[in-house]
Amino acid sequence: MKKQVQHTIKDIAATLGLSISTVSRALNDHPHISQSTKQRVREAVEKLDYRHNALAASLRNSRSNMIGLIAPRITMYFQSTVITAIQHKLHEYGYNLMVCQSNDSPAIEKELVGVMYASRVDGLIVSSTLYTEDFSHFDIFNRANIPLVFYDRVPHNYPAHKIQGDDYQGGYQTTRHLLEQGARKIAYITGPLSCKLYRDRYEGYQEALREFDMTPDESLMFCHELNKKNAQLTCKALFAEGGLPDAVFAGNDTTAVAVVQCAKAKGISVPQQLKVTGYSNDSRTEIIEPPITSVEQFPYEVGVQAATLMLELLEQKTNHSQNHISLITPIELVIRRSSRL
Amino acid sequence: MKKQVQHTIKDIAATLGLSISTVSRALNDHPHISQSTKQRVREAVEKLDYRHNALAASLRNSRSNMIGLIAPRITMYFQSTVITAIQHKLHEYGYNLMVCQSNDSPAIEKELVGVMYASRVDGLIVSSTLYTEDFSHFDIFNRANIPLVFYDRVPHNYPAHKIQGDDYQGGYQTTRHLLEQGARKIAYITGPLSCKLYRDRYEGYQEALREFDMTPDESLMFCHELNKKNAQLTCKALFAEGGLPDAVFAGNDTTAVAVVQCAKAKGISVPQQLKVTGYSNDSRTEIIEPPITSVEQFPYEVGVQAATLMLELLEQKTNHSQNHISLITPIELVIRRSSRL
DNA sequence: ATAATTCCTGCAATCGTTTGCAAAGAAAGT
DNA sequence: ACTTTCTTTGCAAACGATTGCAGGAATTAT
Repeated sequence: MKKQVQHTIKDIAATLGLSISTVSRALNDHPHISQSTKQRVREAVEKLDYRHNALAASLRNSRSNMIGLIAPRITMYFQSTVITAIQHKLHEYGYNLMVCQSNDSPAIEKELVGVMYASRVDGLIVSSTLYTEDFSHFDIFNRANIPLVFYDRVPHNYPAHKIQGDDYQGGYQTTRHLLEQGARKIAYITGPLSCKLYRDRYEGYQEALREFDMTPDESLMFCHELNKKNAQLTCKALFAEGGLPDAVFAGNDTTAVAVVQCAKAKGISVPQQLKVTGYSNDSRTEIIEPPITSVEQFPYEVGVQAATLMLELLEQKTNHSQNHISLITPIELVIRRSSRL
Repeated sequence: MKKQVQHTIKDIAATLGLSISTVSRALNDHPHISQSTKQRVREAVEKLDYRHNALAASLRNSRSNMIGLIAPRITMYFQSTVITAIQHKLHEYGYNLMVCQSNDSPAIEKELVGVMYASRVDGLIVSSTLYTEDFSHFDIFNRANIPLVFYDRVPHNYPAHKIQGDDYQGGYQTTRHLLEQGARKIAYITGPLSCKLYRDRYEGYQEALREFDMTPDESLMFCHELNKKNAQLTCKALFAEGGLPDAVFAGNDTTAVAVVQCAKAKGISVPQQLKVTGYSNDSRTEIIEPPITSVEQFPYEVGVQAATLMLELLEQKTNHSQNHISLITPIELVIRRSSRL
């Protein structure tokens, strides 16, 4: 078992009788190095199978070409699509992306922020947990003047760059649509209101009701993490009581799907007796029977925007903490049979 | 705008009148350092808001605590679940995971391997592209004796540790089930056979046919990347011809869903006239009408296995390239109405 | 009081790059 | 022949941590 040496520029310098500075410059295509030397270096690199050590370079340059990303979970369609877009865009510009999941735990999120900082990422892109209300663990990035961009799950009162879908419009248009279809008893299933996007949506919902001279019915409001299990519990409560609602505004598609299935199981016809809408327009909405009305958020575009903003911030070496950019990306209500008579 | 200094252990040493070595040891809880000194260091860290520089430490230690992962795309349910499992497991043991996507492009994959190596990851976990046949770009990891683990899309003839679902059984059991349900003209839609797992599945399929004294019908075999668009094209071809098949073995759920929808659009009844099976058991299979029979691969368990193996390899500092571990994880055929009369 | 231990702490080298500055040699201008 | 300019290279100091070795102080043994 031969001890495998990791060759360094020092070895290249030695074999060629050059100094390491010359080799370094040759590798970086520095103009002061002659073509012939560059060629010799290239050959030696090939021969010795030399590999650049990014750690050493990053340390010296205080620049890692690495962008960190913290998402609650990558298994969600919206999230993985945004991340893919970000990765593609950043890759174009020579940056690498380091993806981590907070698992919707503020404690893990906090830890990951530390890890990212320790790795000296050049920028950080975040979609926070559902429960993050104190954003002070992000302070280090602001203090060190390292670009920090939030998307989707953005903070409310924290100074940072933000990209979010138009959740107010999402809530408004969806509700308005349900009202126009004749619904008057709308059950509202939302994620935790500690999360700004759910608050925004709720405001849109309220505004639409107001236009119909209505107010939210507290007894029809359900607030919990939007997974299948919770959705089923809510359905149970919802369909057990005497007065059935005539519509359900579900905070995501997983919930909407569960509602539709539960309704079918109970013999409640959708959309005749119950109208249902989801959110995110994931691939399940169009294959279920009936297909579910949902809000398209254009995740790929959100990702491109986030990456573009990050790249701009990386470019301008000035102090970014001055005027924070806050972008609202458009959404589109995709109306399907689950809500249309 | 105050110039923000990044504090180092040097600064801590200076404020406390200690040497940097003492500070370093205190931070690492070295036994030779007195409790009182450790306490003072801890306070200074707090006060100066010192942050560990993982780059510098990694360079010195030649150990980054970072594991690289290259997946074809994280938007696939199976992939994102495996990755999540891996991340959770590694995190338990103090490792971080750096996730990148090859986008099913061998060229990008090759580039990413270089990037991972340059970042001096302590290990690399890979699910290769559909088209990777030459795996020599992974040689550097083997030569440098850095743990390399493949999952799902594993190489055929390349020496490495591998974890894969039991695709042979998946192919066999699914086919056998279709035959037992009376199907005799089975269309077989598979991903590129350059990918080992599709070959394994195909062998299982052949074996099942053999047991029924049948041989594959070349005219019913379709081989292409398994996305929605391709599936629709194949359906067109499949349903246009005179003699309809009585079953479709689809290589993934996206394809199976497309087949079912296409059949419905053509007025072909599933499962009466056409039986359909998918692969991966993603959430769409159980909500479509009729629900689709599919193969559960237990992605979370696959991820745990991959991470566990990686951790073991990291532990033993010996030469791992000797006996390569090759694990086959169990699958389970989940039978639903799409294939059962 | 001297020697042997134990407990802490510091010196200085090291990891693999990058880069400001200096300088050597060649070419060109006067 | 002498200065000036240009091209190409090397020296050495960083970047921020870790660690083997040495040594000073305090404690205990002889």
